[in-house]
Amino acid sequence: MIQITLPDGSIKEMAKGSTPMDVAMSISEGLARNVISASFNDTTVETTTELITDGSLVLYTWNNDEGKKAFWHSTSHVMAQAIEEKFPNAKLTLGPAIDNGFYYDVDFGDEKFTDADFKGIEDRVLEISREKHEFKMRPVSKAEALSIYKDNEYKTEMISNLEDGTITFCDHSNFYDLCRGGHIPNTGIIKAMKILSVAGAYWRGNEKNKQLTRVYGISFPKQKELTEYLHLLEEAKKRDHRKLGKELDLFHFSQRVGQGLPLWLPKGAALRDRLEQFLKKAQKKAGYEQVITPHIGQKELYVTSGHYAKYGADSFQPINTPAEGEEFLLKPMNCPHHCEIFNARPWSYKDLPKRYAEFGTVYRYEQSGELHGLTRVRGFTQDDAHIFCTPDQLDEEFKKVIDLVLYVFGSLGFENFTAQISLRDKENRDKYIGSDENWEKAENAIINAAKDKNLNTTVEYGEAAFYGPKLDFMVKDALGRSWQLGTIQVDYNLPERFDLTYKGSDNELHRPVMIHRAPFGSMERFIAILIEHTGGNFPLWLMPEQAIILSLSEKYENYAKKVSELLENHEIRTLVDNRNETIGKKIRDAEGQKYPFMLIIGEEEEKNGTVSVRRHGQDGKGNITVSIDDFASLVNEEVQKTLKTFEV
RNA sequence: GCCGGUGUAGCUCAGCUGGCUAGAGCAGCUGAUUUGUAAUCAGCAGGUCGUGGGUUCGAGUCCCUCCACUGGCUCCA
Repeated sequence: MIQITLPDGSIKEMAKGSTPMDVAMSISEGLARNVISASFNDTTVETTTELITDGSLVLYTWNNDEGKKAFWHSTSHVMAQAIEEKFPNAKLTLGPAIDNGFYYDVDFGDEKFTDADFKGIEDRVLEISREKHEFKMRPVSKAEALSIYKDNEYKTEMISNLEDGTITFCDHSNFYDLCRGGHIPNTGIIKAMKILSVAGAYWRGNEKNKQLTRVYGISFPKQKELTEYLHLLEEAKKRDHRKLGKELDLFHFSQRVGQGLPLWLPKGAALRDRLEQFLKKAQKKAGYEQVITPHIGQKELYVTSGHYAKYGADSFQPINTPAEGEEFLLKPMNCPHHCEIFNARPWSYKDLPKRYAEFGTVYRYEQSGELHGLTRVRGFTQDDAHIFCTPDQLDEEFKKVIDLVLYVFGSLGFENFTAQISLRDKENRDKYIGSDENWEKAENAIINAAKDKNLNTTVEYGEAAFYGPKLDFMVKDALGRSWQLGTIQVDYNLPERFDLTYKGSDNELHRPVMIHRAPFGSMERFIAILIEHTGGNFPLWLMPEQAIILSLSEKYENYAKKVSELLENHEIRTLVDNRNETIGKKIRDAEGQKYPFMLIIGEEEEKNGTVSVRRHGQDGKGNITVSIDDFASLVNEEVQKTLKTFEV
């Protein structure tokens, strides 16, 4: 007998010579149903005939990531088979599992694959699945692999990059595919499958290569799980900031104004203004000074900074000026302007660090296909600041900025974020400016600070800015797409390009280091993600309107106004609904607008000087009737509880 | 920019394979009602069917151009 560790951590005794399937079948039914793949002696067992001779069997279940990946990757093989049957001339390329499902990139040649083809492929995938074909790995020599795929330039390219002797195919049914493995035992457990979308995707992710058709799909061991997943997607769409932005009257896009140029409506502007005041207050405490710079700058400014050479004339938006010989551009970033502010007078090391902050509106000509609600726009406002400090001060300053970002995120309820350390591309170093020595210093400053602050970090190569590495605070939207919000960047380059200096204690001129930082990132994107996270139920302190006063009939109009005035005196933001409507209707409308408190007033309240308090999202059962002063303290206490002040 | 999809009233949508003056609910306006915790009733008004072209006796519906939005790819200072 041998002992085997099961996915739930328990130990199972099995006879020598059992197969992974034997184990799966012999354990509790609930667990067995979840077993979708097995790994034995560190390699995935592709068949059920592999014999167990010691206890190192690992069963993958639907509940672990590797299990899901195997499941989805296997489904992509079956889908490829179905596609190949229907489109014999299509060339298969790659079909990996992703976080939620899988895709397969296919070159359909002259043929088109569209929504209309989904159903047929889905049905065929399930048909094949029901036939319970085993997934079997088979080693193939390089020469043989090349000859099998002689008409498929994509597979040929992949095979050419592989060592002879390491190449394997995966077979199931009469289908085979170049594959390194990671499969479920057989197709039979794929019980539900749906093609989600098709998209164009460049071969090897390079714009210059041919564009393939990427078919996205998802699959599950049970039909019910697919239904639930699709339901979850529907629910997520309800939190889409574009939908809520419309419903809550926060912002608007007008074709006449232009693509990617948001218009902030009164309520959205009020929300945004509160966020700005919130950050300004913290920044004042942290020693920042507000500056203001113009929206345009001479072309020369961006030539000096290096941005012009890097991004090219097309990504700048020119300004037509009447005078000859002048060339102005809309500013796509604030750093050059801030450098010139630093340059306005000479500095001593005793003056540093200087921290210049500005809510600076910038314009970037993003590709039309890139625009996306408020998260990717052509005109947006950065909560920008640039810190000019001595090299000695860098580490300390960087950590202080992290504290500020954490304060901002904490105050707004962003807990699930990752701090992405964005470094240079390992291979392609031409994309960057500056010396290796300075890059290394900058990268170390970021890595150490992130470590020191115990951040949940990931490292991404190739994600650095062209002038320096970054620490990016990534947050997911309702559909799980990752967006960069806060960012902190170390820069040795711009100080050199703008010839920034300060006088050191040695009476010599020295070069300051620059930190670019924006805790929100941009007001537009931050608010977009905030809307999706809160579903429009913003923290009480941030709400454009905190309470709506609902009068029972027009008879109580004067009392409603009085309540509103008294609450405004307590700095509580209110509005009055005095329409000739029933109270039920008013409550329903107020719920839709997500006001945190509804204050219902009628004859009784007017007589006693009270309000009947109904909270958003709750039925009327727990309502309390309190004096106006008591309600004011209730609100202010909650505001204080949720909004901590920034401590330096 | 590229590959798919979508575009009908302020909003959400219906309008089948081309065939009467393009419909509904909500919102709006007018009147009645003066309301006690998630939609009071009645009436009225509102649309060059994204744009420009084409096919046809006839186009919201079919074809093409452009525009915008959207799912991805690429890009993201």
